[in-house]
Formats: sequence, C-alpha cells, structure tokens
Amino acid sequence: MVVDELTDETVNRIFRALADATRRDIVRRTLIAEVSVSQLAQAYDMSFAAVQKHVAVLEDARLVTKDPRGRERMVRGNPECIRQAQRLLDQFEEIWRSRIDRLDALLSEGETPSTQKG
Amino acid sequence: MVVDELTDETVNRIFRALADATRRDIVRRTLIAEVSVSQLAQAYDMSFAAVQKHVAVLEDARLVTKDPRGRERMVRGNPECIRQAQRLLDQFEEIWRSRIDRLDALLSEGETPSTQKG
DNA sequence: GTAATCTACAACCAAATGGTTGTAGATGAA
DNA sequence: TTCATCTACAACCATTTGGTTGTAGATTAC
Repeated sequence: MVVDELTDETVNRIFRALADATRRDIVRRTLIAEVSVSQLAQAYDMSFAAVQKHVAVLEDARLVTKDPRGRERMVRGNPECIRQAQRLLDQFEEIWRSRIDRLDALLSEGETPSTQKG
Repeated sequence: MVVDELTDETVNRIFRALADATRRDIVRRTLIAEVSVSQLAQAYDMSFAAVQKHVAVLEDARLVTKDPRGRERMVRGNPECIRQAQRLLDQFEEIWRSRIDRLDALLSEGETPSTQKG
C-alpha cells in the first residue's frame, strides 16, 4: 500500500498542471509514447519556448519525466502521478459517501423498530 | 451512462479550482455538511472577502453550489463534479493501460507460441 | 570544420490570481 | 426602529501565469 503523504504544494502543482488543455494533451501524448520536446512543439500553435515551459510545469508536478536521448529530451507521462491525483479525488468521494452513510443511519434510527438491524 | 461532453474551459476551471489548499478544504467541509460562507470564513486565516472569492471560484467550476437560507448563503459540495474529474483522470489511466496492452501484444508476438493466449 | 537541429534560459509583457480594504444592501434580533 | 450580521461587489496591489523574442550551448549531419 502506498501511503500518500503529499504536501499541499505538491497537490497544488499537480492540479494546476492539469488545469490547461495544452498540458493535458501533452500528458495524453506522452502516456501513449515518449516524445521529444521539439516533436511536441510541432503539434501546437505556439512557440517552442512556450511548449518547453508547459513541459517544465508538468515535470515540476511529476506528471511527466524528461530524459536525454542525444540532443533531444524525451518526455514520458508518469502514470503514478495520475494515480496519486485519482486517490485525492477518491478521498473526496469517500467523504461524501460516509456522509450519506451517516444520514442513512440517522434515518433508520427514526424508523419503526422493524427496520432496525439486529 | 453519462456522456461527458466537457469543454476544455470547463475542465480547466475544475482543475484550477482544485489547485488550492483552501479551496480543497472548503470542498471537503461542504461535502460533509452544508456550511454558510461566514462559517467557512471563520475557519481560515484570511478575510471574509477572500473566502468569498474562493467559494466563487468553486461555484464557477460547479464544485459547490450556493443557495440562500435567510441572510446566509449555504454552500454545498457537488459530488457529481468530483466524479466528472475522476472520469477525466480515468481517461488518462486508460490511455496508459492501452499502451501497456499494445506493448504486451508486441512482446507476445515475439514469444514462443506456448505463451500465446488461446 | 560548417551548418542545421534541439534545448536551455533570460528578459519582457499582458492577463489572471489571490489577497486586501472599503462601501452598501438584505436580513434577523432587540 | 435600531443595531448587528451576512453577503455582494468594487478598487487596488503584488505575484504568478502563459505567451513572446532573442541569445547561446550541445549534439548531429554533411
């Protein structure tokens, strides 16, 4: 079991990185296969430097990793970071679910004894 | 089945709203029970107006809803929006998984026939 | 060696973000 | 009514964000 001991700042970076369509597209592409920064840059209607910055934001959030292959920098999506984000959302879901459970418990307390468990 | 036809801007707003610790905490609290804006404001070391803005960001992203109760505005977490975000992350996970499947397929092509499924 | 390609990084800019204070309108309580 | 509370919203400010251009260093190709 992986204990997630993510700081607020870490979580901030992950969600902020995902809050941009270009960056989400980069994550998708690089989850499918590793791609160089220049290959990525060709895919978008913006400068190479702009794409470079987007990759840097993703790398800072650990959503992608970058490693040298000759003069290129190959970018790969990091599925583990995606899973961390999933777990965070699962926690919200869980909070809501447990609230519903409590409400259900309250309701059944108010019902006729025949509906009580036992 | 809910078809998610979310625009990029919609998704941007959801993730950006989640990219702040105070706002994530507001979502948690309001998923547990509805809370007024002033009650929320008491929980954080910042001005009422600042908390009001955070709630507005969450409301814009549909992560919470706000409805009037007398002079108060009760804030409630919206679990459906959380689930939309979960589905988005699931899509990433799925992209990665299908890539692994393709890699597995390529590998098994090169293996001995005994390892083929059949 | 020379030229082309890929990357890093700085400087700059407009717009968005996250906070503040202040003012004013509704609503509830005395 | 009068006062306190809750909210809305504008104005302002510092920082961050998302883009640009330009320069320079590595690596590859010829």
